[in-house]
Formats: sequence, structure tokens, C-alpha cells
Amino acid sequence: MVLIMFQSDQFLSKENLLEWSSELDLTLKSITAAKNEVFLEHKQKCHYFYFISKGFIRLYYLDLEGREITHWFSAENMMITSPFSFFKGETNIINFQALEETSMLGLTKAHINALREHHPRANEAFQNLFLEFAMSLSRRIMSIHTETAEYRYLKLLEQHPLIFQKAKLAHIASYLGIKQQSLSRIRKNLIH
Amino acid sequence: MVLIMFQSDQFLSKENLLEWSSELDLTLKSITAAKNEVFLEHKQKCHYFYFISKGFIRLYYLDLEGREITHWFSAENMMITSPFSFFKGETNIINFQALEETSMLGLTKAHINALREHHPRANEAFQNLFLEFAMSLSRRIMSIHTETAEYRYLKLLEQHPLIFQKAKLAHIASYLGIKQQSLSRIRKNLIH
DNA sequence: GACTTTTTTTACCATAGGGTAAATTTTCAA
DNA sequence: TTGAAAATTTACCCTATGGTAAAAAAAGTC
Repeated sequence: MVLIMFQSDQFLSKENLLEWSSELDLTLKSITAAKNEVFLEHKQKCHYFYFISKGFIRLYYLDLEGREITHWFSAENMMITSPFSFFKGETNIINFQALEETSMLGLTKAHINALREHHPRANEAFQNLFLEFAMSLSRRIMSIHTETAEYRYLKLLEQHPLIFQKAKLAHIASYLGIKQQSLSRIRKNLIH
Repeated sequence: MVLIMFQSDQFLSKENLLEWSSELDLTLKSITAAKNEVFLEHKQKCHYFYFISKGFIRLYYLDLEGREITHWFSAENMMITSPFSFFKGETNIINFQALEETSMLGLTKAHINALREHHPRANEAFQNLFLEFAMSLSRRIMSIHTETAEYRYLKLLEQHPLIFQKAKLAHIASYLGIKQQSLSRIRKNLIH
């Protein structure tokens, strides 16, 4: 039903993941996606927790009218999955699209369980990822409920300028919860 | 900064918590709050992960104009805390208010660590709580972005009728992200 | 049961953002 | 470099929700 994306903390770096995995004789899957490729579609099952080594990803779903709604952006050194599918075994409703050529490590549930069991720091790091994810979602709801679209746009621009380099304004508008025309109007009024 | 609330799953029942705690010689704190009492205020530190044995709780924060915004409701057999404060040690920004006479168990971080370490099922259950919490927040953002206020009102009424028995319409309006007058108008338009 | 306080509704106008559609600008490919 | 496609902006009018304030209804208190 929903998806997870985490800003990877200091422990869940590419180097740590590879080192710990090799100690445990685990081989993480290498996954690449071309620019604009949707490498995981809704209605499919999500088999991996993805670590993004390089690239940029947009997660989106379709509303009742079939319009794409961007749910999250995810950059290098972040981890994403579709929790409802990956953890709960249901079919996924989120599309994962690479906005540029992207390379990832794919961790299966077995990989994650092994890492958590044998590396206390990995266990802590995963726990922390979930916590950070939940907190960022809470903050986002609070932001929607107390801030204007204009202010949310400015904050996103300031805090995540990378998104504006990689994604289309249509993607950003739906992430902010408004239509592209409204975002365009907001941008115009700011310049004035 | 933000808060957590979880629908307790089958493992994190009051009975299990008490049984496992007594096996480990842990004494959980008994906490009660009178009707309308704010038992944890913003700017205070949150020392507990609360299990609600009996009662009903509203979590709210103040926006820039000082208006109360309801962030979550929480009923019996659910667990809540302010993760930013409880897990990260920062000061809390959420007010915890009992909407009726409420009794709770207070678990400290030491309690939770001990339970997770010695009871694999408790560990799983806590992991699952975080996951469910994050998924429900994701769903809520998707709902805000794709559904009208009227539809979200009707869905809340259908899925969580208890809230309408315990909370004021002003609380519910701010939870839905609208003003009380707007909720009142929506309700009026539905009746006719 | 009358008074007070709280909660909820109503009204009126203002405003942010949506719907549709077209114009413009940018990007990309031949 | 030019033409086609994609992305972005603009325009016009519409609708949902907000702001302010008052009225009505409900709940609590003596």
C-alpha cells in the first residue's frame, strides 16, 4: 500500500553494507535502471530493499483519475522499498522510476535479517531508519496542515535543491500536493 | 519534533507486556490522567513509551498562530510516544491530552531495550509497530493528496467511529486539516 | 430550572488552488 | 538548424476552504 524511503545514516553506507555482507557471505544484487525507466511497477511484488549507490529516483502512484502523484524523491545513499509489499507480501502500488541512470544494491529480506542478526550496528541502523522515516512523515503531515503551498515550495527549494535539478516541476507540484498550474503561479508571484 | 502512535498488534497486549516485564523483574510505571488533563506538554521531555490500558488520548501541537492542531488520536491497547523526545532526547513539541479518564503503562527506554533483547516476539512486535506506524502515515499523506475533505471525513467516520464519540468536532477538523467551520459546512451538505 | 460556559452551526465575503485549454518556452532528435 | 515533442506558463472562470463574527444549540453548574 505504501512505501518507505530513508535517508541512510552513517552506518548504512555502501561500504558498510558491502563489507558486512561479504563477512556473512551474502551477495547483494546489483541493479541498474536507465534514465526514466520504471524499474518497479505497481501491481508487481517488491523483492528488495534498495540502496541507491548512484542516481536519483522518484516514487509515484496513480490517483483515481489516473494522474501521477509523486510520493517521494530519493537520492544517493538513501534506501527505499515498498513496505507493504516487501514486508507484508502484498502487491505494491507505487512506481519506482529512475530520473537518471541509477545503480542500486538490492537487499532481500534474508539479507536484512542476517545483517541485523550478526551486526548490532546494522540492527541499530535499520531501527533508526524506520524511526527517521516515521518522523519525517509526521513532519510532512504537520507541514501540510500548518504551512501554505508557497512556504512548502520555498522550504523544499532551500532544503532539497537537488530535487529541482533532477525532477520536473510537474513531479514537484504533485509532491507538494498542488497542481502544476498552481505551482507555476506561485513561482510567478515570487519573482514578481 | 514529532510523535509516534501505534495500533498495538496482538503481541503487544497489556497481558504480554506485564508478563514479560515481571519475568525480567521490570516494574512498568502506572500512569493515570484525569479527563481533559494534559499529562505531557510540549517543551517537556518525554520519558515514556505509553501503553494505553484504558481511556482515550488526543495528541496536538500549536501552529504559529497558537491554534491547536490535532495530530493523532489514540485509544485503548495502543502505544504512543514522542519519538523525537523519547528516542532522540530533544524536547517534545506535542501535547498529550486525555479526553477521558485514562490509565497507562509507562515503558522507559531501558524497559524496551530489555524486552526487545530477551523476548524475540517483543522485538518483532516493536519492529512491526514502527513499520505499521510509518505505513499509516504514508497512507495519510496519500489520502490528503488525493481525497477531498468530505471524503476523508466520511472515511474517518466509518473507520474510526470511536473518535466521534470521544473527541470534539474542533479536534477532528484540525486532524482532517480543515477549519471547524468547514467541517460544519461539510456535515450540513451531507445531511440534506 | 435558570444561568453560564462551551460547542457547534451559520452567514457573508475573501482567497488559494483547481479545471480546462491554449500559448509559450525548452528540449531533443533528425 | 529546424521541426516535433515535452515541459512550463498563462489565462479565465469555478469551487472548496478560510477569516471574522454572530447565532444557536448543547453541556455543565449552582
